[in-house]
Amino acid sequence: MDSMVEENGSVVDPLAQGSQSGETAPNIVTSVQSQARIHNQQQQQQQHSSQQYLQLASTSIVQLDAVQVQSVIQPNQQSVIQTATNIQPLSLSKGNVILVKPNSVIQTAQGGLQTLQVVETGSDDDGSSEEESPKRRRDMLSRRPSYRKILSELGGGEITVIPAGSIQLAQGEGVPGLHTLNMSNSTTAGGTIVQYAQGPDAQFFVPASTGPGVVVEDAARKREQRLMKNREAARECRRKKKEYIKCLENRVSTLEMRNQTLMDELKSLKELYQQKTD
DNA sequence: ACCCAGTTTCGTCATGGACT
DNA sequence: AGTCCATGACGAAACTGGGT
Repeated sequence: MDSMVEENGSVVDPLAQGSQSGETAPNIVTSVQSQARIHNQQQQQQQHSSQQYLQLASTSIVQLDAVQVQSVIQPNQQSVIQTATNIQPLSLSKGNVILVKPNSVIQTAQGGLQTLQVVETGSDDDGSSEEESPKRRRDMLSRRPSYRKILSELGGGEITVIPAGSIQLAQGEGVPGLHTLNMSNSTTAGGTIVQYAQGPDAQFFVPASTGPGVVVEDAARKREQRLMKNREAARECRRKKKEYIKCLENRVSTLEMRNQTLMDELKSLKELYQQKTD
């Protein structure tokens, strides 16, 4: 149906030596054209040694260089592929192609998982279509406000421009981490007090009475970018984690079925043996 | 309908490893 | 040493299901 992979023209049923998965119907990948550029992205150095993620359009059975891969097709088109042996590096013959979609995983059974990066050639899945369920959209709208919004509500969402004037910096009192600026030319009776957080990057725009308005706009922008990147990274990390867990769960169910099959086989063989000895 | 405890999701921070 | 990235940890907000 969806993706099929064939290496060197040979089509192998990966489940031939394993148990047939009952809940999911693996596909035999029959043709690989290589548009996907796959390369080793990184070695995870945690308990699972390294990890490889290959994103496929759907899942199937894949054989690469005599390595049999078991895969499970997920209803949501996210795929999980597990190899029976550890392959490093994973490579495709020239001219082969794996059609890919995001959110799939290839995992080797030996714990040698590696991340594969795929260059998308298709038109779909530009990310905007990713899980655009009503729930998802609602979540995005109703979730805890971002730091930007919080900042905005605190009155600091926009660049704070302080009229030129004398500014007094009182440090070490009041809320830890905050500085108090007392402005002598304030129009209010008690004088204006501005506080800003003293973070590594957190600063705001304070036009100097002399010279250009220095500030940290740059640092703030960098911080914005850093947070944005980290936000994206966290999302991706969680997605991978979910995928990995799903992969493990699939593996568990596969092994359970395999175990059951072997138990049944053993039982029937025992019975056969018993009949012959009687 | 309301409350509440447990769960899920998300953004941010801290940190370690890889890379330059 | 500095930068970047991935990820665990944490807290906050939203969601969920059960009890009243």
